[in-house]
Amino acid sequence: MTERKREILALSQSVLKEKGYAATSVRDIAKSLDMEPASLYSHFKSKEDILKITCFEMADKFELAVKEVNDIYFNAEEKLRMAIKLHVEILTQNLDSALIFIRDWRNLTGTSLTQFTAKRNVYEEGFREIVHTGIDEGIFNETDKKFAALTILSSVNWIVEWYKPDGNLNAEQIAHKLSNFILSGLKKDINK
Amino acid sequence: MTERKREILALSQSVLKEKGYAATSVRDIAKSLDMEPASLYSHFKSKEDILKITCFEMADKFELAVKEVNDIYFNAEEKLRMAIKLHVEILTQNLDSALIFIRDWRNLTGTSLTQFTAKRNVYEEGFREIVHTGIDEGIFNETDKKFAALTILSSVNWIVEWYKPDGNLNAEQIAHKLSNFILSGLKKDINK
DNA sequence: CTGCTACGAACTAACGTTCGTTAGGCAAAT
DNA sequence: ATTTGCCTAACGAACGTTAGTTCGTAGCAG
Repeated sequence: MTERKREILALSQSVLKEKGYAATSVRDIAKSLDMEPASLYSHFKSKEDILKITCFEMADKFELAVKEVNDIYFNAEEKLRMAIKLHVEILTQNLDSALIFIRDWRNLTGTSLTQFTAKRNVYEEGFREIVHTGIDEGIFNETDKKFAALTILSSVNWIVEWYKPDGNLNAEQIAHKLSNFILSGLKKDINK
Repeated sequence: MTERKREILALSQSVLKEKGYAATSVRDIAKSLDMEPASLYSHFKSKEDILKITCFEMADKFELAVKEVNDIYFNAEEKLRMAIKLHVEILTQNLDSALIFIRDWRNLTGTSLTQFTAKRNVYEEGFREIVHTGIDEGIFNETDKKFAALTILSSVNWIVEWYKPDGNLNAEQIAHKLSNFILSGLKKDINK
């Protein structure tokens, strides 16, 4: 990908995240780039092409991250903490893409959609595996793995809805709080 | 609202939830109702009118539920469990509306959008209040109230993404699991 | 250093389609 | 007699996209 294409992609993403993919027109994107709509087609095959690249680049990042974590030999708590940390880092460092990735992937069509959900399954499975490891090790409560992984991922992904780069929590602090919450819950343990 | 309007609203919602509000045309809705597009305008002022009614009806339900819970004199754990239970019930009993409510409210414009986010704040504040109560009572960990409320709500709302009415978990079971998870976390307490 | 070629990146103009919506009418129900 | 619920027809605007062109510049042969 040329430098210019990357630049246009990034700017397009910052426009797309505002109103969502479906509600944003090619003309909207072009206007905020001070370009003619047609000029975008020198760089991208179609509007969906932009969505596709965005979603797959993010999916690749997440897939890689959770794979890395599972390849390292740690105990489950460390694995989970690291997976959450990496996940939060990817989200916060690519906030525009992340928003599009989370909200708009449903607008993909045909094989793109199929391949995307497949990729998504892979990294969700990665989280399930971490939970599984924890149960095997006897340090996580016996629980519905699928349910737990979904709940963890939802808390993590929801960050994009409220995270502000200039807020008072950085990515690492968010990851730490979130890990504590997920591992120990809200209730004070009166036995400790 | 007339019976017919209610009926058309429900059917519209089941269409809208599939591809999302912005990607669904009035003609799409009409087609699946075996109607002419223009006929919809005998019942609704505009396409956005359908979205508006959907979002506000759901917001009202949630607002009412969390208000009820906070008015009842219970301890914080009971309050939270009840709030989650009511929330899950509303989500699962109105799955189409819930999906639109959660995914598509951003497509509201003008004062509708302003009023909606205000309502949303009210019930999010209701959750923060429950967390606050728990901290005051000394039964919840000292924590970032806003952060905790957001995390709780994200887990609860994410249910709409995977819940299937004919799945093997009913609303009450989901609420129970979710409450346990949120209250006690994933980690086994070796002191108990 | 000059002149030619190739190409990237933008443009103008326009295509056919779909969009949300309105106007006006007609038949059945109240 | 009025209202309800739907129709046909059509409006103007916006949509994604294509075709064809221009302009600047980088690479290279003479």
